[in-house]
Order: sequence, then C-alpha cells, then structure tokens
Amino acid sequence: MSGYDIKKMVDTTLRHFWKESYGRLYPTLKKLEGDGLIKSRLKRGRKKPDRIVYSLTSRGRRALKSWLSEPAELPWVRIEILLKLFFAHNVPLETTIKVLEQQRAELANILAQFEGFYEVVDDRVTDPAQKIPFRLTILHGRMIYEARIRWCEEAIRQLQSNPKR
Amino acid sequence: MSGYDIKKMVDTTLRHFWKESYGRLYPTLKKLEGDGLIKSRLKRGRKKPDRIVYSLTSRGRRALKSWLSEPAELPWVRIEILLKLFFAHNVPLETTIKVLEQQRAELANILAQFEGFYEVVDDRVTDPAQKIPFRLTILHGRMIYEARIRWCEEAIRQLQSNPKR
DNA sequence: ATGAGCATGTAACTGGTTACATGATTTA
DNA sequence: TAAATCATGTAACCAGTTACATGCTCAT
Repeated sequence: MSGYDIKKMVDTTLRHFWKESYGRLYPTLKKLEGDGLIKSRLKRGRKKPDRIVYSLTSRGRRALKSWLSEPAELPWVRIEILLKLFFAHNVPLETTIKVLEQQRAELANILAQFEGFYEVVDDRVTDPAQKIPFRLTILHGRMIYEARIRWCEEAIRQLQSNPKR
Repeated sequence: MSGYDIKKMVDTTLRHFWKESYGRLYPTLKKLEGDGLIKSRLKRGRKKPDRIVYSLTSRGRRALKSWLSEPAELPWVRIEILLKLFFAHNVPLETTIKVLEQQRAELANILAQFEGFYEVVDDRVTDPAQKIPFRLTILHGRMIYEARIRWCEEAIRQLQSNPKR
C-alpha cells in the first residue's frame, strides 16, 4: 500500500484503537525501506497522481512474524478523571458529580458509535481471515467503555450515599 | 509540599493511574510559581537537607477549583494487542493465542496487585474526605483490568472455535 | 477558475522521559 | 567509610502532533 492508503485504512478501520499522522507515517516508511524491510515501486497514476506503493520484503515478512509472536505491550494512560476525583474535596460534592455525569455521557456517546460498527465490517475488511479479529477489536472497545460507564455510575452512587464526605 | 514529597505521593498513592518524573515536576513547580499560582518557602531541615515547600496562593486555589469543575479529558491509548490481532492472519493461530494468553496473565498479575490495595488506604490517605475517592480509583483499576481479562478470554475462545480462519 | 480529493513530504513544536550532576544526612 | 535516602535540578533525547508546502487530477 501507499502511505496515503495506510493512513486512510487506519483512520477508518482501526481508529478506535490506533492512529497515525503523516508526520510519522512517511518518515517511518522511509526508515523501513532503508532497513530493507519494505520496498517501494512507483505506480503511475492513470487519472490520479502517482503513488509510491510499498510491499514487504522477505526480511520484512520475517520481522512482521517475529513482532506478531512477541508479547504485546500493556497500554498505559494517565486518567485525568481519577486525579480530579482524588482532589475533589476542594470543591462542592455536586461539582464532582457533574463532572462524573459529563464523563459518563461522553463515554456513552462513544459506546453508541461502536453499536453500528459490526455491520460495517464487510465493507472495510475484505480478507475473511481478518473478520473475526476485526469484530474482536470492536468487542474490546465495547467492553472497556461499558466498564468505564459502570464505574462512573458506581462512583456517583457512592459519593451521593455519603454526603458527609 | 515539596517536589520530592509530591513525587513520592504520586509514586505510592496514585501510581495506578498517574506518574510524574522529576524532569517535568520541578520545572512545572517553577512555572506555577512564576504564574503566581503557588508560593515557596525554604524549610531549614533539621537532621535532613533543606526543602522547598510549596503552597497554593489564593489565585492558585481558584485555578484548582476551576480545573476541578471542568470536564475531564477522555484518556486515549494505542492498544498494541489489537493491532497484532488484526494482522494475526500472517502467523499460525497458536502463536496469536499464546500472545493473548500472555497478555491475560500480565493483566491478571496487575489485577492481583489491586487486591491488597484497599487495606493500605489508611496509611496513605490521611484526609478522611479522600478515602472514598481513593477507594474509587482502585475500583476503577479493578473494573478495567477485569474487563480486559474477560476480553482476552473471549478472544481466545472465538479464535479457537473457528479453526478454519 | 475553483474547490475537493489524491498524494507526498517536512519543519517546528510539544510533551515527556532518561540520565546525570550535585550535595546533604543517616544508617550499617 | 560506604550505601541508602533525602532533596533539587537540568541537558539531551525521543515520540509524536500540527501546520504547512507542494503539486496533481477531477468535477462543477
């Protein structure tokens, strides 16, 4: 694929768990080519601008397989709402509950986006071997967002049931 | 508190959802002081080195309250295991299942660390108004890690039950 | 002609980590 | 006296985003 193709694919199909900017995509492609993991050929565009299309070399395919066999990194994030909750005693209880409710609403919006997502699989994922994996990435999003929503609800419940703080 | 104190507090009490390095902690304190949000005084150390102890100014307290009232950012991460799963068709099924099992095991380890965590609250959180918030931050960790573990199990199940890929 | 989409790229910047320097004091 | 801990700081580096530049082609 070309850099442009990859960007579009990531932005449509993988966007709920990955993103790439041109600012790191194109330099990365150059680097991978320099390392001999991918090779490029110029594809003259008929009715479109020319494209630089990359494909794996055999060294690259080996590297891919090796990466796919290594353990995956555990994702790590700073969670701002937990920091706000921890310092919530500086502010009235209702203020914190509002922040939690707003967070819950945002999470619910995103969760709703996942709902219509299963049906879209056949348009976006042509390789049948990728269909189950793709659905599992969506399931992941649903499960995590559901858990976060349940947590917000529980947090609101506990704060309300303990008004003396 | 001093920069050193803050670092220790974050590393012990908030470490499951936040971290700070000296490399951004000390410059941030300088900046906040320059902005008039905190002020410092030198505390001569008896039997210990001197410390620079910071406290909020009234402008700083207002800024804190305002921050606590604003909606919290939604955390966003790249999830490597989903990327590996998406490209899993390049590698034998058992390889992917091993990666998922390894991830499950790592998640289970971290979840186990949360278990003994509730009891520790009284040592670490002196302000009684912070005890419920602190417990809720731990509950958050537990709920998220449980969800991630359940997802790994479901992913393994679905991949195994569909051997034709 | 003009704007939208195709396509490749980079410079400047931001946010953050790592590693190190410095020096005091306490404990083994 | 050596190691551990207390305490403050910075320079170098790395990862990644944003914003912009460039130029092609197609549809209106």
